[in-house]
Amino acid sequence: MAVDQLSRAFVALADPTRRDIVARLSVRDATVGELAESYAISMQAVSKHLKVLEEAGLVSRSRDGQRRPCHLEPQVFELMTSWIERYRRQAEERFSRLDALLADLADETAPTGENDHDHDHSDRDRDRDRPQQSEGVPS
Amino acid sequence: MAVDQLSRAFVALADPTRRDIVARLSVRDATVGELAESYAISMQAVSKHLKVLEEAGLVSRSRDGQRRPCHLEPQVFELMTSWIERYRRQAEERFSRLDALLADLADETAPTGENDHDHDHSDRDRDRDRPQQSEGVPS
DNA sequence: GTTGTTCTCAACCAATCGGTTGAGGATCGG
DNA sequence: CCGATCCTCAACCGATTGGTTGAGAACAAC
Repeated sequence: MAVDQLSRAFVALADPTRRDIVARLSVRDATVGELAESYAISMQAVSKHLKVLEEAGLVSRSRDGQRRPCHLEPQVFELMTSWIERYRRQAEERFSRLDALLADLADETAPTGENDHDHDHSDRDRDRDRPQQSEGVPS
Repeated sequence: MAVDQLSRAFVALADPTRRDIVARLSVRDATVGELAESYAISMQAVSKHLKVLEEAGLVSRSRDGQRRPCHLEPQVFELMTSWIERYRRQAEERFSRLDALLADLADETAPTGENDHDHDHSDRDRDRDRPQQSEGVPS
């Protein structure tokens, strides 16, 4: 319960059935029963899956009589892509500029006076979930 | 082990420690020991996390003496965003054109002859992991 | 009302997960 | 060679996960 939204979202999409439900809901809203027909599992199991998706903020449910139509919510998807893209971009940057590595090597063998390989640790911003020494170990 | 890459990737990023490792590796490559210093868990635990990230294809490891420097691999990140973005886009489309819903309602009350609410099921492309009746239920 | 449909809750189960400790492989540096 | 360092493997543990079945809440329809 003390788990952040990003974790919940990734957990939710880690299951193939749940991803498939997302795929279906992207086409049209659907009720629990409608969804359950497509899978070889019980409706209760589908209901559980939907609960996971809902608590992750990926899906919302309204009321229509005794039906509970499910609807896809785009916002958290955006949150996920922005997280992923941030680090993908950085990784690709570092990849394309491996000349920097060369420069670092040169620096190591012939220090030109300005050793700039101790500053890069700055924009880490790991304070989102921070499984650190001090507070990590949730157990 | 019969689990697809997308599942492995989402599972890998579902853990806060693993996401933090990704954040760190996006700045610079690091060895297991270096990473382990930052967390309140044993090096063995960090090693396990790295194994998960590696098997998801998010991280690769090279050799340098007895060190195992870890490196971020952008490709699978791209795979993830393209999956997410696909459905986010579709959800947002449906959101912005809820006039279609209105049309569907009108169709229901006054069928104009062409009932076009049975065709949209076409671009589902659920054949990626397909937890279906026939083959679902992996257990 | 009663009956039927849709869905959720609760208890249970096997399997997996994130962590631990202990042992040991591989490599560097004397 | 020997010891130290870096890392992985193996066994174990408690908590969580994805599924089940059974009971029942909530509403529709008769």
